[in-house]
Amino acid sequence: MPTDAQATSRVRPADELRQVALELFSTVGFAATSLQQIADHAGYSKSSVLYHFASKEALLESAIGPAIDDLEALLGDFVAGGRSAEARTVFIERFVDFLLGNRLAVHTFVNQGQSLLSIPVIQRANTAIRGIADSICADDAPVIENIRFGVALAGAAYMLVAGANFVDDDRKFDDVEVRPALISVLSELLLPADGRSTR
Amino acid sequence: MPTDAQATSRVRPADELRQVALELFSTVGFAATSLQQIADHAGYSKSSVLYHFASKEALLESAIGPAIDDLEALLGDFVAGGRSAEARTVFIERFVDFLLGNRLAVHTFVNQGQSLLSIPVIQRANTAIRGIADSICADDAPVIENIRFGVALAGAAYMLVAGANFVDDDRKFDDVEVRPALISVLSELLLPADGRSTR
DNA sequence: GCAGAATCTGACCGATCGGTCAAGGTACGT
DNA sequence: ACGTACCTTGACCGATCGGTCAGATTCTGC
Repeated sequence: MPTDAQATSRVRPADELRQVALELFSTVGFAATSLQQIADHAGYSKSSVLYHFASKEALLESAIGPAIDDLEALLGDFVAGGRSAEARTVFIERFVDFLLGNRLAVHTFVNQGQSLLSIPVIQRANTAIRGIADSICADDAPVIENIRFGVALAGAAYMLVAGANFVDDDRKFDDVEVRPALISVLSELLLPADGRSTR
Repeated sequence: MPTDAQATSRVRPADELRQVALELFSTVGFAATSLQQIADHAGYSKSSVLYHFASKEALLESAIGPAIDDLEALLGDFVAGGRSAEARTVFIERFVDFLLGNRLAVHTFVNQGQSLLSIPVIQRANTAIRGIADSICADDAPVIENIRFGVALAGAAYMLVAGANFVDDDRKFDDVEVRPALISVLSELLLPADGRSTR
């Protein structure tokens, strides 16, 4: 086989479909994305999509499930590690890396977590987010602490996918720049006042 | 007319439909909301909806257009008033009041501004948001300033509608509590470092 | 070369989509 | 009583939705 000898295993169709579906789900929305669109974008037929995934919901599950696994692991480590300022600092850094590495999935279930409550994988995501909120905020935290967390999470998630609206087109965001900036902003929002980073 | 004498003008059907549509558009999503759902929720037939509004897009336009008018007015005043810390403080307060008064509309076009680019009223909204971002951030502002603005706007908008996910169900947000908290958080994010409010 | 698994696809299904249209109500001025 | 302006509705349209299925094609181990 000389023609395709450059790779022992070509790109797996299921992975390709997952990626295309995730891009559409996160930008266009799950309900607004049709299996036909996914198939067209990926260069398959709608039937092929349904061969690799039992249903549209199963495709969503497959696309964002791994990200939620990571999120749950992150939550578990943080809960186990205590709530000190140092632990929060470590957590924020890992959290930003999680956001950067799973931006499409995060944007999908943060932005559409309300409208897709009937889908099990979305319920898992919402539960994990609630767990993180409860861990960051003390049980008796005032309203402003909850708002702080919500603004931080939703704001960060939004910026990573849709933020292009807010800045000039020619000043695209680069992860190398975004990572420390996000860490700084989230630290301001989530760290105790005396633990703020320089600005 | 003794039976309905308590009001000279009953609730206008168009207003009722606007409100129902806005609630569905903001939570379920524009594309995922059918005219049939809107009609059912409001107690009308689908034909009646299309009698009052020429199309689904026209209904969206009618539902969120006024909020965008307010936003544009807010932007105009801020641009005219300069960029001093005092002017920003006033702007943030008005902006939070705008968010609280138009939470459903804001959530709709902030969350779905990407997927509804073909709809004129959404383009207006995106343009207004961009204008505010450009006004808040200096032309040569570093990336972090843009991120700060994006996190603030998207985070605040999200908290007002979907934030219920992040807090215990029994600790519902009350505008009286939320308003100063939001003003405080946004001030931290958008004001120069020396202008921060106490925490 | 061949059997069999894996993959891909078009035809098709019932349901629902946004939207059109003509017919019928209902209230009010005359 | 009549016209008329406003409102509501069911029937209907073509298109598309998610999903099923049987058959064609390709790949793989023997």
